[in-house]
Amino acid sequence: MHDFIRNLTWRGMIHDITPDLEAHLKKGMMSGYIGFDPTASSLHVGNLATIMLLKHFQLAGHKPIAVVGGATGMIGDPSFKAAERKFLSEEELSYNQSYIMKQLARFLDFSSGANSAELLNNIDWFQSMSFLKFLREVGKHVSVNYMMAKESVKRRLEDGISFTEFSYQLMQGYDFYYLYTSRGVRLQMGGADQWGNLTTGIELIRRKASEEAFALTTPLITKADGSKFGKSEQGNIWLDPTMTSPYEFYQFWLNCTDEDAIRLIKVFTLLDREVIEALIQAHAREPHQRILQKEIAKELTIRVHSEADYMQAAKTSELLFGRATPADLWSLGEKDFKIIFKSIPEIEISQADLNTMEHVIDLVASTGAGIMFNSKAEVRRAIQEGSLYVNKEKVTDPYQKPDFRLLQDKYLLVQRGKKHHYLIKVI
RNA sequence: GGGGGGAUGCCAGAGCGGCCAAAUGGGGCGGACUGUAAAUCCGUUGUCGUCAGACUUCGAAGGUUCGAAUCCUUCUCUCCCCA
Repeated sequence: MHDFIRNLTWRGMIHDITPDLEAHLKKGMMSGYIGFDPTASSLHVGNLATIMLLKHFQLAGHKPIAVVGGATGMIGDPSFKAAERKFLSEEELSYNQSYIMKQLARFLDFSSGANSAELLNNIDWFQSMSFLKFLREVGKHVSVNYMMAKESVKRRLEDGISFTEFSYQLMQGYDFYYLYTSRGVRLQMGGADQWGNLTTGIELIRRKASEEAFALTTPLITKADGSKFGKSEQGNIWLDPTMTSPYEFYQFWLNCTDEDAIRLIKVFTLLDREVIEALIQAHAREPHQRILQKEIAKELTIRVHSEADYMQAAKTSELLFGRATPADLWSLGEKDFKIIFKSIPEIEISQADLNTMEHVIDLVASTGAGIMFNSKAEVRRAIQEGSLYVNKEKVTDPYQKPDFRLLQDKYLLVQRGKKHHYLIKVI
């Protein structure tokens, strides 16, 4: 059983914390929760950082509760948002909820006895609450002045905020209060942007129950160059394998800069301090081995996806980026081939269509549209730049006939530069 | 209510009758160097075209002109100042 606060401090995962939390944690098992609004049908790597808070919390012997915001998701959190957001439809929300709950369930231990994790949905306690009851039970206890003083809504008070979004902090505050009264939860955690919402809950508990509650936030993860973390060219890195393939996911971590990797390994892996420090040293000795990146990529791919997905992603990376030659590509057995290329994008084309293609450029422009190329001109450029490969052989003439030999009698491996690949399947 | 700006490519921002598919910076992409890092450097960045060139872009619609992102009219949206 580790010391929760000390552990997080070392990992650089504490942004802000209410003063007496540490002392309270020492008294014995606490329950703590984090809320996740179902704004998308999958969590992304940014959410993973807060999930890690729950994970460490549980490993330290405390009881973690993940709350899906079925109700709060209907309102929309205005914290640090520049503008009012559009509502998600109820169908979307319930669709999203079910997926997010499934994902959250992967990360925590639900059968560890007293500190088993719990998964709740705040729609369960908000659904039956009437507007009048809410005003009398919740609204009465928090002054508008207090709510407006929050840094998180300051900008919106100037630019405009609807009553609905402004009420968000009361809902989140009530969640905390509800969890306190129904199961003794005294700690709420979250990202740094949530501080304002967390303290509203603490305030509500203090006023209504005259009890002390606590908050802890984790810093927003950014990249060393200041750009947003968790995005690739394609967009967000999601935890859902159908939205971000395990291979892309693996590659995302593998491509972290050294500077980022040193911070990320502490936040995203569960390795002990001694192990991590040793890895950092080893990495400093031979940075080209990218020990840290590999370790992060491995541990996370396994945790978020599976051991098999990790093996596959590593193998695929090896083949696509290693010193693999065209010959290696040809020598792959069908089974290996399928495993290795499982998670790179695949486009189908009929044999008949392929036969009508006069030039490679047409083939690549039509199949790669929206995947790697936006126009024929872009393909032409790629060929001029010498960055287009088919089956690992460089394409030099845009107008050569696309009569390539097919891999496994049905595939063509198209490559743009070093990092971008897709497969054309002839059917 | 009165007065004055502005709307340009992914973003920022020049251009203010022809030399403008539109400077410059950022971003993106590719390459070199490496380690599938970082930094740096080089190339590229509307579409179509086997590269000659053609076509569509500068808030929207009209107009002036041999010729408009650039001038005029109307409209839409924005920002600032005074009240």
